[in-house]
Amino acid sequence: MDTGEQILQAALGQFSRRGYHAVSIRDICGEVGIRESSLYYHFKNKRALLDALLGRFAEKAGRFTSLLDEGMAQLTELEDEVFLRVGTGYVQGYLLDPEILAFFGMLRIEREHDPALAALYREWYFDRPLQFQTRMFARLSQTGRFPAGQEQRLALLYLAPILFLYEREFPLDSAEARARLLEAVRRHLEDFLKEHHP
Amino acid sequence: MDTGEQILQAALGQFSRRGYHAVSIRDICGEVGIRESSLYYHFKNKRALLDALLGRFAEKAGRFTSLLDEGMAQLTELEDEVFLRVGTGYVQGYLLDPEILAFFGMLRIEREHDPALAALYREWYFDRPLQFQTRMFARLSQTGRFPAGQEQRLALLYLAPILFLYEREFPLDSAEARARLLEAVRRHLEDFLKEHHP
Amino acid sequence: MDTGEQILQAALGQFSRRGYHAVSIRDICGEVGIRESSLYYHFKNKRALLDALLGRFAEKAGRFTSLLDEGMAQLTELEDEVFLRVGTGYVQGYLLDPEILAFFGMLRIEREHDPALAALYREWYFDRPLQFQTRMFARLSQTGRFPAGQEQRLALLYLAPILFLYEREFPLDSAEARARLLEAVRRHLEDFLKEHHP
Amino acid sequence: MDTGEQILQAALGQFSRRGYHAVSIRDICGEVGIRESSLYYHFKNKRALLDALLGRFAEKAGRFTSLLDEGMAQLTELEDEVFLRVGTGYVQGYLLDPEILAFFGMLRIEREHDPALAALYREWYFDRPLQFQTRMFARLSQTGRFPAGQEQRLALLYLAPILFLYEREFPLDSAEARARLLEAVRRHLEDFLKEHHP
DNA sequence: CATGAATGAGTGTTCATTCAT
DNA sequence: AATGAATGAACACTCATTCAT
Repeated sequence: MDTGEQILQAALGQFSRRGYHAVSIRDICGEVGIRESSLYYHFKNKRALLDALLGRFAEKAGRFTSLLDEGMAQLTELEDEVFLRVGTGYVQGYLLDPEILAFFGMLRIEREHDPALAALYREWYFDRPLQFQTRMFARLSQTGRFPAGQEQRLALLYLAPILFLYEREFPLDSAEARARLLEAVRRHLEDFLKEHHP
Repeated sequence: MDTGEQILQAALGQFSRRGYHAVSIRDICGEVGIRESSLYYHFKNKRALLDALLGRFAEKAGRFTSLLDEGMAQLTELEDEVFLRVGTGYVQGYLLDPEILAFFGMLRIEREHDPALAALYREWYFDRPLQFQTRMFARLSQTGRFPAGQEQRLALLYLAPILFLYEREFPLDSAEARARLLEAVRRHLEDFLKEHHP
Repeated sequence: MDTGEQILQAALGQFSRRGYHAVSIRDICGEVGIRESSLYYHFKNKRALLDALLGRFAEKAGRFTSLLDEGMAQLTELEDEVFLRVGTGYVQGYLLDPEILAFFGMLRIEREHDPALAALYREWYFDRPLQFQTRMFARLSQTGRFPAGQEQRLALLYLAPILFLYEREFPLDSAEARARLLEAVRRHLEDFLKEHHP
Repeated sequence: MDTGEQILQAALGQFSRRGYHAVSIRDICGEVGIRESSLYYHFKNKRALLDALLGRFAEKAGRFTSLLDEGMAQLTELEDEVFLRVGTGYVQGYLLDPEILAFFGMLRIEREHDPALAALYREWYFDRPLQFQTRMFARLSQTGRFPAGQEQRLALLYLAPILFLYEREFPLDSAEARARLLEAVRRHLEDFLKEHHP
């Protein structure tokens, strides 16, 4: 891994744990094992580090959601088993993905300082997932598994508890917290299915 | 208003917007209109400012919740009208209260740096409201308005969307954002009632 | 004891232990139990505290030495017993007197900053004792106990080891150190007598 | 001379004149001609300056004393001429060496604040020289030049007056003071020899 | 590619002092 | 006599950044 990449990894790790402002160039360089002045060969300034990371985030999150979209397109019938797998997959493969977790951790802090980051956070944390779930339930209403005309409402009732349970366990740095979260999410999904049996 | 109080107000405002670490003593004193050295006449150090604010928060939040408890004790029958008023009251009188809003803003940022603050945030933002709503639905199941044995689930489905809508509108500094939030919350509450008509 | 006196006592204690510069007005007032601003009713500024203490010191040291002079005037014959008692009395009653110890402790530090204090230190720590001992040995040479014409030399050989042993035990805050010092001084005095038996 | 060395020299000079605590980073940087922040490139913090100086002191003092030991080992007979040269050499080459003078000046002030420095001062100012002189007189008693069995006493009578005269002339910044000191020391040494002619 | 060396701006904090009350 | 409130200057130290090598 070349130095630039090492720097980015270190920066992401530290930004996500302690926030952009609380992390110093010294901290990052200390982890990488280079001098502070050397960092400026790879990045124009501290802000450029953040920007590079934000670019990666958008790309990674985009990849994940288009993957979801493709998956949804192939669905024709939904068994409950699949429904559960999709829901926990969202948590395990996205919300708990170390890099995504780090990105949101960073954004959650930094959105206070920067409207652009606030917009980014809202888009990828609230709006896009909500839109996806809405489309999802629209699709599922065609199979008869969920009632039609209530897609937005269903998406909210589906998603909000997941994020509630997710945020409540912050910071998710212990395996116990993660297990607790997954268990609570699974229960929520099962209850959700029970409430909406056709 | 005496200087100590002015300092606390300024500190709360800035901490909530940018976080404890990102705010300097200079920033606070600049807003109050005193020199930095003068602040140290009123508070031992920067941390003492935070502690004083945390004390206030716990007190204020405690007052609000015990008020809610008293209110609940007096309920005998629940008309939908009252249910709506209680829900929007929680948002308007608590979540949107400028001081509470500021406190949670501050905690939301600082919990990343301080486990004690993380615990405080979880307690007052997630756990206590959830417990209260659980008790509420237990009480309402006695009146027959809501099914028995599902209090926890009901509380989650009731509360999570409210916080989802609330956080999505951050920072709530414009009247439009607040109106948008209240409208969305009201819609959620009405839907909630419809779904659970006895 | 009135407040002014309390302040002086506290100041002397702290100056002697930690030096004038290292002691803050806060420290002194904290010990006395008054506010910093109150101190300025009693003393013009911090330096005035030092000056007041220096005045006392000169007075006290002067009293002690004129006492010694009177004592010497009454001596007609010197038994070794008396010689020993005078020597240990100089250490116990003067060098180890808590106030004198404090004064010299303070002067030893502060003389670096202030030529006047350097002069004061030299006068009372080196020159006056040396002069006194010189007069003493001049007197004793009349009794035949010590040889004539060597008063200065005798005074130096008598005094220097005492101060050597004294300073070597700094800081003299434990009873053990004081006992160790007195024992070493007594041995020096006995040897001194033996070397100069007539 | 590189910047780090310049900083150390300036620090030693100022510490010795005014004591570690009374000297600010600003003072040192002002003398060197760099900004305060630059100092931190060379030294971790203010204490690190002191530690570096203490290390040098121990090394230099150690070098000097082992030199003395070697010199003593080669002595077979002692002529008075040599005795005088050794004594004045101790004053001129050690006590008056600018760096040693500065080190002791610093230690003399700071030992009040720091037990570790107090121990260092006692060791190199009192104990080691006393031990060396004791060994010296033990060696000389074999040549018959000094009586046996009184080495400790002789060392004290030899050394204490030197230190007495030395300290009395503080601060030794004028050539006159140094000359006065050397003259007084020479007189002491000559008297010492006279008193102990075999 | 990397570093040694430097810097200006800023950090929280302590200090002796003033002055109206 | 004493204090509440304030202040300018100083303190040790950190920061992101620059630039010649």
